[in-house]
Amino acid sequence: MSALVSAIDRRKAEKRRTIIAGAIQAFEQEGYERASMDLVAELAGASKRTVYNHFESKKELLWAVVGELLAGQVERTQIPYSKTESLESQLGRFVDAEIFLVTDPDRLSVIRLLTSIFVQNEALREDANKGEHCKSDHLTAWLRAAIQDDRIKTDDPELATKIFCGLVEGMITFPALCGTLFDNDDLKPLKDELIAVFLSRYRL
Amino acid sequence: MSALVSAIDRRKAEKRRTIIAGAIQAFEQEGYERASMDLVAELAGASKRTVYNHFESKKELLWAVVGELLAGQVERTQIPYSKTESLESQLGRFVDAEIFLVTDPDRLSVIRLLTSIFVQNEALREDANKGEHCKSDHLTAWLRAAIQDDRIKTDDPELATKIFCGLVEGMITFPALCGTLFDNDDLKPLKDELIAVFLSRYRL
DNA sequence: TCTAAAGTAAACTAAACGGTGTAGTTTTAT
DNA sequence: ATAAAACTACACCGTTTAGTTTACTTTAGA
Repeated sequence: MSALVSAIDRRKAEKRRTIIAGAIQAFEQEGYERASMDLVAELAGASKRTVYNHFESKKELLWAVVGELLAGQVERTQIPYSKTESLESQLGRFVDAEIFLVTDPDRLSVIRLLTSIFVQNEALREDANKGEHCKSDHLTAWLRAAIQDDRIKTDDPELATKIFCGLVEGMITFPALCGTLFDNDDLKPLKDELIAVFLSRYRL
Repeated sequence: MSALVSAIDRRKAEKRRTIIAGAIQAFEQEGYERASMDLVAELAGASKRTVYNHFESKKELLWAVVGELLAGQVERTQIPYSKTESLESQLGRFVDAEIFLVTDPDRLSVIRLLTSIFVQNEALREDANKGEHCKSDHLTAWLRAAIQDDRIKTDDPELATKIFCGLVEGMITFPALCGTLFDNDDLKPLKDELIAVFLSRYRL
């Protein structure tokens, strides 16, 4: 039998996932530096050797954890421009993508992890800043489409993108990192107001 | 001779300060977890034994460092409302207070250190959230004065405060923490635009 | 000058950690 | 059945680390 995806591959991929899940749990419990690979293995329900067969080093495992979160987020911010739907509701989806991140305890702790690592470790920060900026790129693309459609006015869509992302991160992400968990009801008025602020300047 | 503060006490207090200074430097360079007590001692110009004579453990040294940094940071931004000066220029001073923090390398690394510890340590976060919210309180007071003076309109000054602080933190503080050092020229257009955005909604 | 407190230098301990090697077991494909 | 791939259990290595011990020097006060 030669399936496109063999059972052995599925088994391997599954182990990989459980290792990443264990790593997330370990990192969020102890922080990246303090979490030992023995703990990761234990929480993953795998032997330490298997962890190292999947990931060459602790650092590489960290990147896998980070990638897992970022990959999902890039998909979630791929919001197409619609000529008929209101601007409020379309922009609301960008905000919802961020709200999705900070209203789930697991995802929030991954963000905490990322933040504390990036803020503290210059080398990692430089590595990461070479990567993609997809998230804000999607919003810039959406803005350009809305400008083309004569519903948004600005001669600097990238600056407007920074404004919007700044509003979202400053009002939602950062407070979530520095405080306790929010739920959707806490965030709804903030969401509506920040969109209103943005549109009061950029709506045509 | 029996002075209130003997030379021996002054000597001891001075050593304590140099140890804390060395610890700040070490923690900034390496992060709390990776910084070794040997490095702290070296940067402090003290023997390791002396470090341990002043502080029982690495953790206790960290609390001393955090206390020192917070105490130094207590000087606050209290911007009085002016009836004659333009709203742009008054709000600009709130932004400048933040810009000052992130354009000075020493201050920025202090913020980095505090943020990374704060974001990762739940107990500390809870302690700190019981504290003062002075910074945003000053802005709210300013807004109320401007509302009274019929130059700003909003029925929720605290929400407007969150918007403004969110803009500042999301566009200036957070990017500074996650990227490299900014200078005033980088930040000028961001500053102007974020004030314009704010006023386009709240100016009467 | 004498004494006690404070600091120095360096060797040391005990434990933890990242990562490897190995020998044996389970799972999958032919 | 059999062989290859993946996994496990566990001992092991070299290094690093927080914290200690000891023996010695400097400093300040009477």
